[in-house]
Amino acid sequence: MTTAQALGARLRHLRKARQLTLSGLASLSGVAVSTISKIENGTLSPTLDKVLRLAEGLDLTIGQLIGDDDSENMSPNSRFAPSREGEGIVIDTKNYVYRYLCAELTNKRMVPIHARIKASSLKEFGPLERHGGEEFLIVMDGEVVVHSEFYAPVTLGRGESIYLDSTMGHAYVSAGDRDAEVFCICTEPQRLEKDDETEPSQPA
Amino acid sequence: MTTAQALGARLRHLRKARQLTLSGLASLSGVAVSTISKIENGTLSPTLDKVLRLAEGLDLTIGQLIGDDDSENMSPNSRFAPSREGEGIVIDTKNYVYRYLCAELTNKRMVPIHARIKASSLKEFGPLERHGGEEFLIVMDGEVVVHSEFYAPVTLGRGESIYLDSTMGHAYVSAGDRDAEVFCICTEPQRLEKDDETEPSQPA
DNA sequence: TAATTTTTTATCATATACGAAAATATTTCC
DNA sequence: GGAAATATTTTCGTATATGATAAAAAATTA
Repeated sequence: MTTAQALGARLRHLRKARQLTLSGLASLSGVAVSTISKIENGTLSPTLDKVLRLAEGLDLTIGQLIGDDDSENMSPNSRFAPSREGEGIVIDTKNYVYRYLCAELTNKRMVPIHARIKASSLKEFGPLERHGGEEFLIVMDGEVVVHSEFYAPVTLGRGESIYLDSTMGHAYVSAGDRDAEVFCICTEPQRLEKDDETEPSQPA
Repeated sequence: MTTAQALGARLRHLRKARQLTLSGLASLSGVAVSTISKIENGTLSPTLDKVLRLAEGLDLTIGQLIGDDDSENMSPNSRFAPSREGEGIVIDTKNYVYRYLCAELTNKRMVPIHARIKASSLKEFGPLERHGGEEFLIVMDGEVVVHSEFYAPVTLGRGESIYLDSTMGHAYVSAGDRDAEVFCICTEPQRLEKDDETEPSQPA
């Protein structure tokens, strides 16, 4: 089922649930009857403008209308996972050596990661990272400078920690002469992007 | 300012914040460079299809992209809370000395706690604890024996960690002759259970 | 400065979204 | 059943969204 068809089915259901006719929704939203009909039948890919009007007519957010709200988190099937020194799935990137801990547990509400911070300056690090959710970082060894989009840099030593909103741009860099070691616990899995997109140097 | 112009400004800001060029976002989203340019300049009212692709390329929900999704405002942007050695709300119990970190941030999805483990045997600890959610424990200093309802005891040293379902009975005790120091990150247990809409969110 | 590369905007042909009205389908009422 | 009313789909002309490419602007070098 295409996106347009899914949206159409959803829109029709929402309209019917309110016992609205096409013309009823048309007058509520300002979108023509024929257009709504085509959207519901998936024969037309509406402009954002029309979708917003329909959402307003139905008294919904666009996220509710197109079903883009984050789905339910299901309870985990797992219960117990110790993680030893050196265990875990290792991913080596330019700035960090990640070790995803307890990877054998699926559906966790938190994603614990051990990381060694290779970058030692923001310049070397490159653009700030950002992703969904929140994260909590604990410095195990060395010194870490936390750069972020809206705050002055903060330096953390061993045993110190920071909680931050991951949607804000952020970067961790090592402050001392050696790489810092940290634990980072995220509320949402990081995108792995193993496909490509690291270097957009080639034209399409 | 029209809707299209507002979206354009927003899109440009989000793209720039990620240090992306038009062609960079084009390759991430699959939308043509010229189209993105026109959207950003408000000279075009994009189809939903393109907006969804752009949101995906920026790793955002459509609500976040167009700024019309109050469900996404639950965790306000750009929150940030470093926690220094010795800071936090201290609670002294029989088995642990808790220090609740980053207490100034409310409505966190995770609750980070520093703890000193006073108990040194299960007998001394008493009955296993259990509560909602999940937790992740990192040993900062000393040795910790993890007792649990369904598993044999596990001993963890500095830098080692464990993830477990908090609803299973569990107890942490110090193994060495001195108290162990740990960080424990718990998921927020009291998440409200997906109410129907029609309930206004309470302002801070 | 000019030359080069990168990034953004303008042009234009094509595809398609849009709405008014006609055609069809469905329900309501007698 | 048939007629009327209502609801939905189709038709079709117009407006415009889209992307390839050209042009312009901006950034980067030499």
